Amino acid sequence: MASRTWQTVRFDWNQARAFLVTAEEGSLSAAARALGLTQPTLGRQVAALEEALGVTLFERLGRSLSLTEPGLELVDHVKAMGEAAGRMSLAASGQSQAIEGQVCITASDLLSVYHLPPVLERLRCIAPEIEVEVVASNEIRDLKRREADIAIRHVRPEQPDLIAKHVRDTTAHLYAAPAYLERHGRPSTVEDLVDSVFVAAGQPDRYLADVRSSGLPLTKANLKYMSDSGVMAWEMVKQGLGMAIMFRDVAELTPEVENVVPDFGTVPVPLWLVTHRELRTSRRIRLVFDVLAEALARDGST
Amino acid sequence: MASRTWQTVRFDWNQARAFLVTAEEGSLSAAARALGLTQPTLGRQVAALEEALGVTLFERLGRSLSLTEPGLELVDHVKAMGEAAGRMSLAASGQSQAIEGQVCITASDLLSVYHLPPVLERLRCIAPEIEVEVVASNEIRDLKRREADIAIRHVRPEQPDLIAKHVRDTTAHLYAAPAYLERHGRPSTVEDLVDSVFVAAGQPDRYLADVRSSGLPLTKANLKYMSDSGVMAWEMVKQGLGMAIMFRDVAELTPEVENVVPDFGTVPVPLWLVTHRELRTSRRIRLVFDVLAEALARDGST
DNA sequence: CTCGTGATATACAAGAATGCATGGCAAGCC
DNA sequence: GGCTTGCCATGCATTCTTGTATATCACGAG
Repeated sequence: MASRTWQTVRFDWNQARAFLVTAEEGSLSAAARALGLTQPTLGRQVAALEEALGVTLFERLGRSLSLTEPGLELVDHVKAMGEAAGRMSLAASGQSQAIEGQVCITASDLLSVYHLPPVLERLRCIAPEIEVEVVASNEIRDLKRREADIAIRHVRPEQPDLIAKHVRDTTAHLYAAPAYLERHGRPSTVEDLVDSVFVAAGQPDRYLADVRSSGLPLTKANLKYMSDSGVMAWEMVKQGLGMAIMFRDVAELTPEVENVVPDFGTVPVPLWLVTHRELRTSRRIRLVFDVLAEALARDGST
Repeated sequence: MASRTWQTVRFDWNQARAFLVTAEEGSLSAAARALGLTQPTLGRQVAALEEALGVTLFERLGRSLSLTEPGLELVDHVKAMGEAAGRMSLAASGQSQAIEGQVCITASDLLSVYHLPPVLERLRCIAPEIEVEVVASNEIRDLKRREADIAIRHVRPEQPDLIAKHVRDTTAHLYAAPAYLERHGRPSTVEDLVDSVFVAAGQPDRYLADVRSSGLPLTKANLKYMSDSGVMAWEMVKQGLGMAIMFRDVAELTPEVENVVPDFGTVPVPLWLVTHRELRTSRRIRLVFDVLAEALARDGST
């Protein structure tokens, strides 16, 4: 094949990568952090690309850089490169038949803290070469962008690229610590809750909407404590600051709390295990997925 | 932005490039030649990519490598990367406002040899910083793959991505050297040509088809000499080996030949200047394009 | 069968890219 | 205004990559 054929791809692709991440992140320093490199390196790579292409990509105005007009023309193409690179990386992980290597699991912090440790130990017995990274976060990670390999969710994902397994269902009930109940009284019906103190996890407004759809007559006035961390919120409940709705299996692992208004039954909460379609073919991720599925399902039957 | 967002593009993109070119070229050595690198370098880059992805891309069986099944799955994605890279490179050349740098022109060898030298000298006077590379080849180069920046053609290109300027028309006539005419007689009508000796350029079959569509009653028996090089073919005519159809302006620069059967007029032959749409915005290429257009048009009027 | 060609793998030296440290600068905040 | 913070640019030591030369191997021709 004629060597001129490859004239167009002869430029340094890592410099293109530097350009892409810098443009998306908005600064060389941020791009360096994102790529695990240093700011001088990124600066030099971008400068070298500008030199090679004969195009000024960024306007240096003191603190921050902004794309020039020619840079704007090019950034779409390099984005396309990046998307192809992402698909390639994803497919590669799927093709990897190695049993050792990293697997990244994401779950809410509560799920992580209360359910994952025993599962991970079990996984370690089965496949000690697998390194597990747990992203315990309540923000939903994008599996398509490979922000995690496996996600544990309470909702069924809609995207067709994702495959999901319905592991089991749990239920949510009302719980409080004895210290709280002695101070505020022991409610026996839902109507008794109008003056109660609740601990909310996540966004207050969203929490309120969820709670009311399950039949509790709460208002913003009831939410005295809140945290984006579910573990933190639950800790506040344990220490008697307020009541909360909690999954039954988590509450049963928490001797400090007791069930309140036992005849209040909320909607069942499903547990979904989600991964990307491409990753099904990976032995490593498939193994973790199956172990998680089996362990979490059994966990709920206890 | 979360750093995990870029997890998928953290791998070495130059290694992806090595993978792409190796897969397309079929060997590390060929890929090294294509990229202007060396075979050990390509070998190490591919090996490092296999290591990083945890996937064996090529099967080493002695002399040549072949893609493994996982490699086949990945090669499409890296091809997409390469195509995006090509588009980026093309767009970058278009955005480049630098007047210095390379411009690659392709034309048939005859056109190159007979018309280009004075034009290039004129170009050098106007813009001495431009480096011109002439690909004198009768194979049609793919402008979309950037195998050249500007092409001089005798046919109007069809692709919408290309822009073409009709520079001028010339005509083709019959020519031979006196030595030939003295040996074979001086034909006065088209019918006298049935036993004549012709020199063909390019593919014999295609040449014959073109020639017969212009009204000459030739058969394969008339084509005694042929060459893929138009210059070589014309040289044979000059030395009296046979007759040929030739563009008028080329023949007029060749005192060794004379016009035969002057009342035989073939169809006019157009001259098109072609470039890629993306390259219109490049000052450098635009300049070369305009100088070529002006010089070639004037050339024909003499 | 031997040899030639063209391929991949390896050893070592030269070169280039990287990281660290620093300096300078602009913007936001007491 | 002075201070802090976060950014980009540059000098220097180090690491890593690349290229050269060479060994080895497979296939095909004579």
